[in-house]
Amino acid sequence: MSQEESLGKVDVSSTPAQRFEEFLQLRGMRMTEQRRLLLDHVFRRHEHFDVEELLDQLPRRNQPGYVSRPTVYRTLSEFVDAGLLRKFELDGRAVYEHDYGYPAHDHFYCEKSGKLIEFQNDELVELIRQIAAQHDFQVTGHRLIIHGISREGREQHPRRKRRQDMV
Amino acid sequence: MSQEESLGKVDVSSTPAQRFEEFLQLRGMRMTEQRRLLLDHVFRRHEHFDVEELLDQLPRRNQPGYVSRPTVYRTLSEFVDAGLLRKFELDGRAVYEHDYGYPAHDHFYCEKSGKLIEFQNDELVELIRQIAAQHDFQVTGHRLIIHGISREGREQHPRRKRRQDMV
DNA sequence: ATCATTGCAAAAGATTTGCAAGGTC
DNA sequence: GACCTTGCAAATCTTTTGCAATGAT
Repeated sequence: MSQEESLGKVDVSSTPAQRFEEFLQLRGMRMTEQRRLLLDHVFRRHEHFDVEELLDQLPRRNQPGYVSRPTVYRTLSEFVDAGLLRKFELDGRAVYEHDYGYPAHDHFYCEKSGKLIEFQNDELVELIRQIAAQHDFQVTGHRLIIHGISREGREQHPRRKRRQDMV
Repeated sequence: MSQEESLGKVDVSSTPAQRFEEFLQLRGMRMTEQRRLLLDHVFRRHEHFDVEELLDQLPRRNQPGYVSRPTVYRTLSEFVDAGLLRKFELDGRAVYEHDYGYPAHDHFYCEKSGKLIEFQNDELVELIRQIAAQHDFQVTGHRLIIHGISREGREQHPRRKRRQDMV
């Protein structure tokens, strides 16, 4: 894990919207209603989501506030490039989570409930740094998902559709 | 990481073929030429592969030893269920690696060369166990990929096509 | 006015499925 | 012979792209 990743992401001086404005400015891109709408929606609550979930929560075609699927994909991609969101994969689809202004963390993935549960552990971060150093590997980031069953999951929950398990 | 995962996977008494036979037997499934062929091919060398790479290495249609794409997918899935292979995701596609008879490990992913590099670290395994215990989480496995640039990668390599980076 | 952005339709990439023909026990 | 498997074609799912119309600066 790099310095960039472990530090300087929590104490930010600007909002996601402000940071995205700068990002657009710098690249000669424009602030549009769709980008504003997605920005608002995505940073309204702190939770993981995939594109399907996001689209389900947004207005349908021909409704005010509608954003097309391609634009959602394009905009999420921009948010990732702008450092606002992180993207990773779970069960064959992309999952997004807040990055900007949010502390680095890892996840448990409950195979019963299908939920992602965050945790932070400094020892882990340090150990990963050490292991990489031992192997002369320059780290830009890492992704750890611990699979299993959460306490909550032990109380039986259905889980969302998925392809074959990957661990 | 469970006991099952960290122990008892290395010192095995039977070959992948034997284990797969048992698996088939138990489920009333049959040993076919295609399954035998894939078994041989996949366990011939220890390396990571995706379906495309595997298909590239196998005989083409109308050649002896040809296995169709659907059968390759179906059979790899069986190998995973039989505990012979592990499956995970990288850049939007499934990657397979040996599981049966092979020690648990984690990976560096070099973003320059596109290569997966294995490493083993007992401290890491133990720490993950501890963290899970602290959170009352029953672990069945984990997946850690450390992204960055390997020493080798620093000497400039092209890398395979991919979707947007996920870390 | 210029040039970025959007939505639509279609394409692309990965994986899965229905089904008739063929193979295994 | 019973029924599991295969290959083909087609479907599915997720994501991306070409392009004409629209919108932002």
